[in-house]
Amino acid sequence: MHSINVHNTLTGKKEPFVPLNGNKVMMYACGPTVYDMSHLGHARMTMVYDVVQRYLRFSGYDVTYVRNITDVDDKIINRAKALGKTPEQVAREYTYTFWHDMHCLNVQPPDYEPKATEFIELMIQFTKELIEKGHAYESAGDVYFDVASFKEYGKLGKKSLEDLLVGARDQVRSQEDLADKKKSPADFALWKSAKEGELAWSSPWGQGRPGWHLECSTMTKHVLGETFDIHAGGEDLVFPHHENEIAQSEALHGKPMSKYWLHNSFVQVNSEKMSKSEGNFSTIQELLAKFSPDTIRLFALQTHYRNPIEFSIEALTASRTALGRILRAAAFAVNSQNGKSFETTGQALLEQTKNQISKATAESLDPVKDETTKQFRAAFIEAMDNDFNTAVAISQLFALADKVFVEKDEAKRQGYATVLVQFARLLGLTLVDTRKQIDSHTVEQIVNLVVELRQNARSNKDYATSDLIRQRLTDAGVSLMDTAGQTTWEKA
RNA sequence: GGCGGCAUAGCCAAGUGGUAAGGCCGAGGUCUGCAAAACCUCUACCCCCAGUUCGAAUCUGGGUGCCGCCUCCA
Repeated sequence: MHSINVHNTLTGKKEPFVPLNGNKVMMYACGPTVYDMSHLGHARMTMVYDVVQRYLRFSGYDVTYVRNITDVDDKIINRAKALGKTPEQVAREYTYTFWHDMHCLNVQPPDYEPKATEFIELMIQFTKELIEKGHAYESAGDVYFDVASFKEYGKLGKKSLEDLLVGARDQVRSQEDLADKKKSPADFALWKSAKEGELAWSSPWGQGRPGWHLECSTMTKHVLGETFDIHAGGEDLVFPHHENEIAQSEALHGKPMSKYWLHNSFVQVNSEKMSKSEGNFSTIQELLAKFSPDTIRLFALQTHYRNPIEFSIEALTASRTALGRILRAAAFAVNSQNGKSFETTGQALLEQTKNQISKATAESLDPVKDETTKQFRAAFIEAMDNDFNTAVAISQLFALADKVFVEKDEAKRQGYATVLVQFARLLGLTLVDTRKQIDSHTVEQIVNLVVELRQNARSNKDYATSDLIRQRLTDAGVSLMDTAGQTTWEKA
């Protein structure tokens, strides 16, 4: 029924996508740690996997999409200290801003969005079982995973334990307090004891909190099962985060954690990774102040997800200009001049696809059904089937936009535009036309212009025009006040 | 140091054996009272050097440059 190929980090190859259980797809993406504003890098990650889950649904799969929120972590605790707030307040605050940002970017909410703090008991249980199985050990209130007990450790990150130990030397030196608590420098914490007054939960090993990697292992187990289809995240999570998840889950369950591992590349600034620690990030809210959600999405999706994006205002501006072409073409889907039948059917089609269409219905919902739309669909689907190549898919959108502009037959033109909108929405573009939305600063300049023209009229003793302007502005709610030498205005 | 990845036009960016998608910018033209939009035309010997092949941006080896991970990170 399909031929989607995905690049699997585990094998390093592109493979045919075949779910474990019929057409059900269990998919998990590592979400944010909520300790600060989300930036473009986070936006890329969420938009990429948003498109992946949309496309899988389009392709007929019954997708369960889970994206977690890490709401307990050292960074949150540190942030809370710096702000004089509780960690819970910080986590909640940035969870809300994350949701807000994602909503603005038209990222669909996941089917489940577990938070680490909701799974503490199960994480403790998970840890207990690992200890019982001999894969973990307690050490002075901490619990560590015994890396040596999992012979496949390093299979995702393509690292050998020997290499890691060599590379870990510096780290050992900087963590001398841990050196004698851990059997091996490569061992990682499942449970960390809490200092006095810190955020903590009680456990068989005393007051403490879970290690970062544990939450994903626990939450996927309980929401998706011991083995699921897709585990996704940023490429910086390959090692150690996902490696450690594999170690925990597979050591405990004795079966693969996830069949496919997808990792997206970064947003770079001047060829360097955009990150909090580099201080070179643009928050989503900063970008949304200057660029529309569709512009940001188009910008992100014009690059294949496994390649780095070179961020610059120039590049974003180029995407904004490019989006204008798509919007103008899409406008033909709803701005019918005289096609009455289209007004009803066309609008209805667009309503139906407000969220998205499916591959099965795409053809039947095609109002044109000619060679052009047929080829467009084939090319678009081929691109997306090839490891979600949104860059090529978008190039097809532009090609179809060209057809819209060139087509003379009004019904066909509207049909092409309708198909364009349908597929653009599959990529999460809203195609909401914001070109007529005017901000208050612009409005102010326009009113000032009108006032200026009225002044000219008065100077020419053209009081008819002058009075017309006053009346029309009054109708619009704007009062003009002529005083000696100048005219001011205010909105009632 | 170990592991992995990338080098394509002024810029962004697809393309994994058959002679370079797309977008932005730029030039000329059509249209237009002016402008915008739209349309037409033009703009790349794919980092370097060897090799494999009838044929390579695409495969192999070497070189150069850049980046990521190995510590929190989407």
